[in-house]
Amino acid sequence: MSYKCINELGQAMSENEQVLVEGDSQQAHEDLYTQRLNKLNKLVEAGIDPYGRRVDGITSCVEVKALWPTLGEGEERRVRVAGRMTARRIMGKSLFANLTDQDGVIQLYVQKNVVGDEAYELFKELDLGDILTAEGVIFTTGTGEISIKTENFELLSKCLRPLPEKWHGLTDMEQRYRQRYLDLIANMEVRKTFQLRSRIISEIRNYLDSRGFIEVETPMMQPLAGGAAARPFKTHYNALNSTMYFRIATELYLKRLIVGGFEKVYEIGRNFRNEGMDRRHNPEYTCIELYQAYSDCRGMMEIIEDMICTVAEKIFGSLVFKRSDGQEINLTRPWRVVPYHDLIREKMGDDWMELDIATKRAKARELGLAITDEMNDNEITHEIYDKTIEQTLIQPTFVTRLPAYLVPLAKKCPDNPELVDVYELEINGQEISPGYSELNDPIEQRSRFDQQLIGKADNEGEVDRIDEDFLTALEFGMPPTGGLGMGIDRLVMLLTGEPSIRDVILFPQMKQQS
RNA sequence: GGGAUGGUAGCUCAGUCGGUAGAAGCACCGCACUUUUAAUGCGGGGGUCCCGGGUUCGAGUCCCGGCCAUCCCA
Repeated sequence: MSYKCINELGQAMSENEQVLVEGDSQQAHEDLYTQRLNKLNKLVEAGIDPYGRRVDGITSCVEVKALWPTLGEGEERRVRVAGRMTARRIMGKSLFANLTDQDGVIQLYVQKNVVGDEAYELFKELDLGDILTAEGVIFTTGTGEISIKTENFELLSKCLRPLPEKWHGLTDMEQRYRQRYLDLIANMEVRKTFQLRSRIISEIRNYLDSRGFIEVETPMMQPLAGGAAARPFKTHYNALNSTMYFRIATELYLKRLIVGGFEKVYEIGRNFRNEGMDRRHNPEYTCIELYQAYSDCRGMMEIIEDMICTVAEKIFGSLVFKRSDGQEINLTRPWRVVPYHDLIREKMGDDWMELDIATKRAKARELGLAITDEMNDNEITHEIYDKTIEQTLIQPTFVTRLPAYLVPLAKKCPDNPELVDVYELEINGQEISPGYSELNDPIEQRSRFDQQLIGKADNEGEVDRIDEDFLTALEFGMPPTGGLGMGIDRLVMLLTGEPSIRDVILFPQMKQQS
């Protein structure tokens, strides 16, 4: 006896409930996964492959919607669409379903008398998340929604697990990062962010390729990790029975190529730094470095300013960007250029450089900075820059003429050997790009490396070695060269308004769950 | 490394003073419904309350330890 029969007979509620419990008792032991697995098995038994094959002639949801206004009165346009079913509204003998593809959503209208009884029952058996293809004529519903009057459809892939909630999406940050595919299914704007990231990188390539740069690839695993001050990841290469390091920069190899005769090279790729992770740092991050022979720091400033503005205008049609907190960043040229020590004087007073170390230490501590007694003049000054000034440089600013000790790979300023001829581009309170007049004097390079290594050992007691082959390369002669680097992730953060680096990296590093 | 906050159904979240876990929304199952769109109406099922200890007659809740995450700081 079915529930319906009892209902019609107007039986007592208690009996009614009892039958209901019996009728649903099987469901009680099936979780959502098992329910779907059973549906899949039923399909297989009915001779339907729940994992279909290639589909040709697909029109995208966005294209379908663009097509509608171009159709004449009464003109019928038949299309095939494919995507994931993300919503469904069953209304007896007809139903509506939302089909989501990469860039959009289209509504399917499925009527029992059009597709036939059997197919209609099959459609009702499908689950949210199933991937299907459907064919039919474009029309608009009474409420004006452009839809497809479905004539036939085919299941292409069964979805065995329930989708995240349709209204709130997936909000749990941990799950969004660990199962990014779910984030991408549930949150359309996340797809947009990563599509933008791809376009930004693509436009950078266009910009450089059209200006005579060639893209090159240099080793990710290196016997010495040079070109920056950072702790590398270490691994072992069995065939060579030797320790290798993941690169922390591409600089030393790209300069070898300038020595070798290439005049404009660039590389876009991952660097790896075995250091902390936070809102701005992921251990593997994407960087561009480029080098141009016969250029210098100022040449690099022109390139980076023009490149960022060109890319921004091409993709976003604007040079004004909003942060998530509403703060505006205006990339309109020309960008501010200011020497490092001018910024220090602005903050600490004109006489800062003349103060003795005890006074400097005291004044820095007044700012709440953690200044140890071991720190020297330079280190105290840089701590002030790092912790109090850099974050205030929201609008694009080239900070120039940095202290030489900070940058061992750059040429000194002709008028002051304490300073190097470099820029650091700050936007949105963080360093987006450094650029140098590259040091091409092998003798000075060796002594700068030596100075940098004094007293330095990592926490495993290993002292960095000098990259002798790089120095040998310089001894063959490198033309005067300008070079720059840029953190792609940070640029994407800036242009998309994402506040965390983990929202512009598809699979940010996560600790393994135990 | 330090501090704050969090981890409850597939998802989004409630959970009071320690007393059987919530008439929650979405999703799911059943019935009705051929222009809906967070469809609707009626009915139903679903829980390792992150893990391990402790206090207690009794712990999602209190205490200790751990894991993972988010934010802030170093």
